[in-house]
Amino acid sequence: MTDPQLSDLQLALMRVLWDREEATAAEVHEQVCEHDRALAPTTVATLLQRLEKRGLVSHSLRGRTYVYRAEVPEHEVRRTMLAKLTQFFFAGDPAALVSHLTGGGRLDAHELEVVRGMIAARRESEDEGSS
Amino acid sequence: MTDPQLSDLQLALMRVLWDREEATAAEVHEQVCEHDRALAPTTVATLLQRLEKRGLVSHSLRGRTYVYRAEVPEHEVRRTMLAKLTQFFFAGDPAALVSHLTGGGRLDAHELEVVRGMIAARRESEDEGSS
DNA sequence: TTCGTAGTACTACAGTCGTAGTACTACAAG
DNA sequence: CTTGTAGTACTACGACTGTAGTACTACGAA
Repeated sequence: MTDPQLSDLQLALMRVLWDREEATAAEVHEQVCEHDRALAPTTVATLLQRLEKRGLVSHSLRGRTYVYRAEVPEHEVRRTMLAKLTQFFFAGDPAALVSHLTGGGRLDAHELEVVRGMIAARRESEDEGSS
Repeated sequence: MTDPQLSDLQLALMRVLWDREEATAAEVHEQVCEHDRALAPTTVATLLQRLEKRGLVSHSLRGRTYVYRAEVPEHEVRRTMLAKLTQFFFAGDPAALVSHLTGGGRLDAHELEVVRGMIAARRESEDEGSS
């Protein structure tokens, strides 16, 4: 319910706030321009205001400067978006997603090992917890 | 380049076409209304026209009825969207995505086994291919 | 040939997005 | 007190989205 569709640009702004915990409009502007595309400072300010209207960010005052912070944690948006994608493309089955990842060369041998390790670790902790 | 942001609704329409290979506007309308939200038939027709203008679907005539088909394969959109999400939330590292999946209980023990099996299979075929 | 009907094209409209200019405000320096 | 300056608020505008009504067209039935 918190995020009915965030655009790329909106996500880029959120990214800055997620990475820095707090940022002024000017700082966000700088980051976004550096990392993504060139935008006027007022553009970024407008976008931040709109995000605030939607409750995704909030601001407090430092002097007369707005300091923004994310109101929605990254992991929540990540989870929601991933769930939606999984639902839509993999019939809600995360394992199918992993299969997609492991197939088609998206994971090289090394990465596969990493994943294998993670699963093994997970299984061990599972055993501990359940026995 | 093919898909600069597909909305939920647009994806829902594409879903129908991907699943059925071909469908009239009326059929798409029926499917979408059944599966998602209620919309006027003309609404769906408009959306299909707009998708066609963007080159995502095309139509041919059967009598005077439009028969639509997807011009962009599902796997391509899936790959693109997944890549973007991976890039944004997992610094472009698919293994991190898998880690996200394996953590947090999104995969139960059984699913983990399935994934493990997939990885094992992948590793075998890798060995065959490389040795 | 005329009319109902199914089906498409055209038009519309409010809401949001990307984009940014301009106006206003308030602190700091002179 | 005046003025520069930094920074926010207001306003605008074209494009796209969701939503759908209305107009037009052509086949089938009478």
